[in-house]
Amino acid sequence: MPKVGMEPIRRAALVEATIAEIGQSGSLDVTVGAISKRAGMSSGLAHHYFGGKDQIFQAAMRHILQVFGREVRTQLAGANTTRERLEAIVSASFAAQNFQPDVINAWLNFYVQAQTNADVLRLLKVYHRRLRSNLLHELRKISGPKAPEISDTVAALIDGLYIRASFGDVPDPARAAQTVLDVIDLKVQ
Amino acid sequence: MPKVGMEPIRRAALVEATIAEIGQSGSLDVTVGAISKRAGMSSGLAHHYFGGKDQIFQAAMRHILQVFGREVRTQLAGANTTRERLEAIVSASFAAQNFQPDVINAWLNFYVQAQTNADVLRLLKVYHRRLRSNLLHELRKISGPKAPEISDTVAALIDGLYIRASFGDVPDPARAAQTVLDVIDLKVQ
Amino acid sequence: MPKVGMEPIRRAALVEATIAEIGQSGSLDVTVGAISKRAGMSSGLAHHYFGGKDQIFQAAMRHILQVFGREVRTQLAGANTTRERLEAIVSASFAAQNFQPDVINAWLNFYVQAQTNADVLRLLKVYHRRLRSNLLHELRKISGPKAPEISDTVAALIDGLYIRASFGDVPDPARAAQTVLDVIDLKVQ
Amino acid sequence: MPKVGMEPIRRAALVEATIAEIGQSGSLDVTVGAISKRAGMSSGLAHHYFGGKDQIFQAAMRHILQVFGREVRTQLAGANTTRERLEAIVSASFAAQNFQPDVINAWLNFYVQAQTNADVLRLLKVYHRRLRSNLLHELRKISGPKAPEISDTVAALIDGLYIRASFGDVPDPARAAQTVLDVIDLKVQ
DNA sequence: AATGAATGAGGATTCATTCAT
DNA sequence: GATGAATGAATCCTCATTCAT
Repeated sequence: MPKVGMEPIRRAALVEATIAEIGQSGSLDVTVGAISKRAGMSSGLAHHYFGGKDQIFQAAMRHILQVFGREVRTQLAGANTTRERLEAIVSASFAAQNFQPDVINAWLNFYVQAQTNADVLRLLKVYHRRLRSNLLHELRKISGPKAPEISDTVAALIDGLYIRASFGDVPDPARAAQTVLDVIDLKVQ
Repeated sequence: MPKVGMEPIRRAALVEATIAEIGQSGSLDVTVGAISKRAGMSSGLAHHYFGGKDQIFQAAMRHILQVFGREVRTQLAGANTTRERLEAIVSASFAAQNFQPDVINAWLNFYVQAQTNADVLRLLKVYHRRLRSNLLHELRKISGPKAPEISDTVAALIDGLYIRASFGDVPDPARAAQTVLDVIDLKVQ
Repeated sequence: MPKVGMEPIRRAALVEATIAEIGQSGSLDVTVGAISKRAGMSSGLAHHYFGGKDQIFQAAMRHILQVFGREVRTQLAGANTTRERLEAIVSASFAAQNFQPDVINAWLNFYVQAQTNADVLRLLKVYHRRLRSNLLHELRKISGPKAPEISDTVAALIDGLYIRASFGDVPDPARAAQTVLDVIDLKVQ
Repeated sequence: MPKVGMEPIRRAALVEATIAEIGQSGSLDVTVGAISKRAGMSSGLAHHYFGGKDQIFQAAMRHILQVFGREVRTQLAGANTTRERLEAIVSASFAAQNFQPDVINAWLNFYVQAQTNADVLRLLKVYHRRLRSNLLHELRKISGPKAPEISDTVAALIDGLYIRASFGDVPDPARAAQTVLDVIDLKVQ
């Protein structure tokens, strides 16, 4: 029963299904058929809405980044001091929504795809820049010239903990956030 | 031109070609045909020697870990103090041999494959354990009970810098090593 | 030209093509490509509908058994006496539909495949049981305790004549049926 | 260590290995590599001695027929009366050497191959003719003009029992032979 | 005589994508 | 809007056969 106004619903279902499928299979070797099936529609419709597999993947990546960005903004909204803001930025990375096996796995796979796909790379760079900019903004206030170097270290550490999480080596989000904050504390001394 | 005793030569050529091919293409979507061609032989021969694609990949992974392990041992051999040994362990991770775009890229892809393939996961776990054990052994001498926590932080940071390197964000091996050592220095204070 | 409701048509076409191809080539070394081509579709579609080569083969086998079963039922329907029913069972085996070079050849090949494939073996056992049960039911009425032994002999003879037919040694279906009936007549005396 | 005079030994080993491999695998999908390995030599040597796969198969077929022919001659040598000679011919078909799963299976597969391969067909026709001739020679003495028809029935029955044996439905050679002789007895009455 | 290195054709299978309905 | 029928390219893998040594 075709309906009007289904587009946003279908797209959202496909994006969600893509992340779930990648996360569950642990690889990018995910078929459009499997994604469509999980999203409750035919593969033809998936193409109709997205044009192709790559675009479905990119939409999924974009979605993950949006969720992440929203999480950061939400957490930042309730933060008043610099310290609280740093905590907000860091803990957003390990927030429940982002720190689920599916999402971590999808994330890792997007890192790989960024090596090949310019669009995915661009999205990733946006995330990198935004994280760096957020961190820099706060760190400048308390550690001045050392801020850039600290930001890079922190950003790398977050990625590293994320990767480790994909193997279940970092089961606790709070623990991961604390690990990062500990390094920040030492660095800004 | 069939010859005797070609097996080790062919295997080495295939392993090298696999790493190069994965590194260059930036993905695991590499065909046995492409690998074989680069290694200067037919695809049939590649199967003859390895049995299948997965085993070729695993051999490549194993090779990378062997090179890495050798590098660590070499660097440790010339290190006398605890500090020197820590430097050796860290800088081995970023040694020229390991810190090339091809190798970094292959490495990242193996992380992904470990999500799916039990054998690759096992190999990766071996690497993780060895790195952790090496770090712990030295850190225990200078920071006692904090050693495990520091090891985990350092290991994650190394992985994170590695990932970043796959995007060219960490162009200088020495700089990467220094970033890690700085954190160690602060932690062991 | 994609259409709706093509599945049964395609499946039937593939089954028919499979039997024809096996029969004509005289071996199970028949490619999915050849079958599909003969059935007027791509090899991909054949897989789409059947899942794989084995299942195509089994469907063909099942079809042959169905045709045979239908033939038996049809002939039995018009038979009133025990003698007529025995004639019906026997002549069904050599009915025009079953006694064509293609079908005979396919049949012989399925016997071979049953050695390897459990599903095919199961289908064959069903045929064996049914034939035996049909024969026993009639023979019990006229030869009592000797019925099982006669059934086994008759079943083997039918198979033997079938095999011989695959070499053109038994050109006449009526002649083959008569050969079997002669043995029955002697046995039940 | 190459030696002289190895040819007959090698050929025999290959023939034996071929029958065993076909019998065990239950199909003609047997590789030259597997046969050679079982025969304790390289695949190259198998080609050296036989020229190709088809010829290896034919040699195996020929061997089976030779063993069968020898068996018939042996049994006939000790038979004095017509009845004894008929028993000899029939029981030779089910003699231990011929009535083993391996051999039965190989035999069935050769029937299939005869559909395709003219040489194999020729060999099979030779066997058919010889069996028929042997039976006719004896039956003429006791049933005159009915002899040809009886021969055909008996030959088909032997083949049928053989086929059934490939499924383990005729476990006892003596029982199989008796089944055939019973039919002969009834026919010559 | 013997090996096994090497090739390359061939085949099953998968899958993104297109398109008639 | 929605389906799923249909294609065909791509890929892994097998294997008979050849040939240098």
